[in-house]
Amino acid sequence: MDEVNASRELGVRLVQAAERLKADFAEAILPFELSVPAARALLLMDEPVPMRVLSDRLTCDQSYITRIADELEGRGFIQRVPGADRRVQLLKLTRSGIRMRESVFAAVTANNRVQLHLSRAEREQLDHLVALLLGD
Amino acid sequence: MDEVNASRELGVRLVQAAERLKADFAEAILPFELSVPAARALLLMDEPVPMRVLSDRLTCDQSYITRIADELEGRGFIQRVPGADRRVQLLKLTRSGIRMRESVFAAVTANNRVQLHLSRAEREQLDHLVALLLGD
DNA sequence: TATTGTTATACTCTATAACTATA
DNA sequence: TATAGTTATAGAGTATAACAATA
Repeated sequence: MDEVNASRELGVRLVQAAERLKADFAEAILPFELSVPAARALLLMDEPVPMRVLSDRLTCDQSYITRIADELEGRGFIQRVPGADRRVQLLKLTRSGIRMRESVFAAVTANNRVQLHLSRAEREQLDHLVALLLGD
Repeated sequence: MDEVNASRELGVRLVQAAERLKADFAEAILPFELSVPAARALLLMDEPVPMRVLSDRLTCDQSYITRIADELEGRGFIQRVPGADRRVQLLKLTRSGIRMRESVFAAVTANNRVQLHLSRAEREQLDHLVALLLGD
């Protein structure tokens, strides 16, 4: 019963650590005046990507991608280009989108607690534990 | 540079694991028709507690505690009782609040991934790694 | 009939600002 | 003057439902 409580508290601290990571991310992208989801989306766009695929990668609803795409298009970082299947829109980085993506990437990696606070061995341990937690 | 990427992806998975924990919590309390923050607050109320103290424990603004207290009071789970300092309101569990708190506690511990998926040794490892991540 | 993307709308969690009543 | 709590409001992230176009 004490073990039960310790486990619950560990869960609370794990969530706290994750919130810290998210706060670090938000702070890192502050200079770019992008919303967090838009910055996340940028990082997931290498090749031109169907909006539907992006909603899978972000694990969010398709309708939310419309919103993110509007933001990124409004800032000139992507274009919507029609796909072969004419229902599909591909999101494609513009020149300035490519530069912004690189800036975001540099900012968030420079600021990464996981790398700054953990040794390689510790990261491997953590990776394993996280996999156990996520495993069916 | 590959290590940089691996660290970032590990961070993403860590956040995913935390969201899973949060989703488990939300699912566990579903039968009780409590909001997540109200359920969290319940778990933090043992003795009658000043609203201000509760806002520290939940790390949220005081104004949000008013909202949570309204919900819990509306459901009959707490009473506001005046403190010695007459600016202060203590939140105090009612009989039915005590029972609800026990139900919530039982539901969320029965459902705890950290305990279900990790051995004691693994939990200790995780605790250590989380402390490193949170450390200044 | 099923799927892609869009629109409108709404919900949850949470903060900020302005206020009151005490201290 | 500073603090506890309240109120009203707003903003971020996200989902749902209904819809048009296409498959």
